[in-house]
Amino acid sequence: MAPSDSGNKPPNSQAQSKGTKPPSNFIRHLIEQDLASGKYEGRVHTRFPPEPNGYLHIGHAKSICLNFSLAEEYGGHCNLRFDDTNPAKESQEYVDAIKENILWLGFQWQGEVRYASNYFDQLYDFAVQLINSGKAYVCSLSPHQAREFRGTLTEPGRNSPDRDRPIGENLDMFERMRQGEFTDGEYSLRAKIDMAAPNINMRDPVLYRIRHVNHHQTGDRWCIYPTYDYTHCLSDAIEGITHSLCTLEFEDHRPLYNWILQNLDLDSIRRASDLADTEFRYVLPEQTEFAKLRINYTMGGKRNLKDMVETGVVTGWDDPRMNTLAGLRRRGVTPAAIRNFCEMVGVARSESVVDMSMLEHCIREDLDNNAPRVMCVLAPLKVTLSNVEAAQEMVLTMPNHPKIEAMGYREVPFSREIYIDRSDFEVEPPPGFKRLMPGGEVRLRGAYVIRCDEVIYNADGEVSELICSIDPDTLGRNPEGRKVKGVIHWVSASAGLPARVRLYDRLFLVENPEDKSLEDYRDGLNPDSLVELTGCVVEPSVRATETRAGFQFEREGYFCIDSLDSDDDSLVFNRTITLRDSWKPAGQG
RNA sequence: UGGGGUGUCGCCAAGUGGUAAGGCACAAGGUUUUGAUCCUUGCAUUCGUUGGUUCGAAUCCAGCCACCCCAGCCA
Repeated sequence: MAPSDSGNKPPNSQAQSKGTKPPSNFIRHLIEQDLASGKYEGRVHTRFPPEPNGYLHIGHAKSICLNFSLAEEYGGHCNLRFDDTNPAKESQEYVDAIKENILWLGFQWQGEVRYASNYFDQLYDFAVQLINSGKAYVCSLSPHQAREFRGTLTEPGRNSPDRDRPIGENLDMFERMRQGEFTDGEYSLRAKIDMAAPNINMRDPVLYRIRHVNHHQTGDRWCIYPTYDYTHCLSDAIEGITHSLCTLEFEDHRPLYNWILQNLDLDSIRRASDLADTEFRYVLPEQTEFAKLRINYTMGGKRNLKDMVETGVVTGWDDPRMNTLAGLRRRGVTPAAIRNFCEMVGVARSESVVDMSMLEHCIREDLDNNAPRVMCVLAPLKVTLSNVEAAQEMVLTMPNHPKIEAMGYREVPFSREIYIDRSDFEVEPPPGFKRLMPGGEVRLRGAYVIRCDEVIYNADGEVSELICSIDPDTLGRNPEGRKVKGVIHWVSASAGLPARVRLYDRLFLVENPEDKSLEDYRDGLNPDSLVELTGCVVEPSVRATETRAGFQFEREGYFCIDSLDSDDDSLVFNRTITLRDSWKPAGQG
């Protein structure tokens, strides 16, 4: 069976349609300023630079939406670049998953996928240039010694004994590093900046380290790998990026980002860049930081997610309870909902925690507009309609959406024996209960008003069946002389399809699972984050539905077919989210 | 105790010297064959705090307070 690509829309479809202009934020102001001043001669070129060491999560979605939307809005481009400088932690599996997630969200990157590893040769040449100008040296300090020499937050560091190694020797040593003459960690290439700098990133940061490991893109061609700080700014520069957006924790790295670019010959950068053969004046990229997306009741961070996967807290990166894009997708969350959410939360520099209800709102908003309605009984209670003939099989026609006629109609079988949900019947109903009760009436959605004439109990004293009668004059119209308030959903017992339904709820009960006051995030887990129901009954039209998109099970919530475990013989649905429910029984919160 | 940041409604967030947008949440009504959706209304005399400049300050200045990030050859 095809995976349930609920609501996947082609790129550039109206994720944030509404015709309203995008909300103002400081990055848009910046770009508009740059456009006005002609700084980049009208170019806007961003990039999304994931490290392929895990799956993308909703926090990445914010960055993806930001970078791609900005480029689109201002007529620019956005590259996809894998920041693959640490092969020990990365893999092709992650590369593939990340590409797929971005396309699913509805974005298309400019040209070919980039890899920082594409630039290893240029990066090496630039390093040689730094050595030649006396701005980098090969250091023999071990990682442990280097830490001691670095000083502390309040004390300056000390110079490496190799800091004044002659240029010729540095050149030779660096080449030998590349040739594989040394072991991991034996030497490193460092920038010669200032060991007394108050910003620790400027205390002669490492540019290259020795790692005898295979790289998922370059194989065994290299045994030295450039660090993030050295690679990122140069990759941006090579790709002609104008606005290099990243999160707040990189703020302290900005001086280094600029130092590296400014201490290299500008023309040599230009020649190595995508702008080499263009008419554009070459201008260095600039880094701008914004606050990460955090959502309460969730845990972010690839490290944490990876831990949940590896320790079996969830079933995998695509567990529907995970905040990964793969998980949200399998849960039935649509790309449009995520894109709207990312726009709704805004972009700023203050560290904030967005309320989960905002995401939920976006999910419901999109699904309400796009999900066809269907009826599914989660906890079946048999109802026999005494005045309907057993042979009298009927087919009712019901709209797929209560407001959007263009979504068409479906056929719903109706018969003498039907199922309703156990929660829609109460022998002793609480005040305000609008559903079925002994002797009471209720509307069967899209069908007749029924009256409960008799309640049948089993040996344990539980309600096992209801005998009801229909009011034959109430199909498509209200009864005369009385008002029936309640409407409940139902499924024909003979035509209904058996199904398993997974009710997902938030994974955490605590607002901030990462809080230090929690010894282990596992202590904050919701034990009921997944409840699987068997023996549910769903109307047969779910099978005919072409789209396989998300459904609304009327009065229950939004559901999608599970992409992995569902097939034509055994239907499995995942609850994406419940409907809002403002009903409170009297006396209860 | 070094450096870099941030503080506007319960939660996001606009605002860039002229008298506090918007969304979420919440509350109250209305419509409704989904207790959904939709609609209407309400929801910061006040912008971390204390002073100062000004006819006028969330916006400018000074001090203070709180919180976040940085001592990986991770990104």
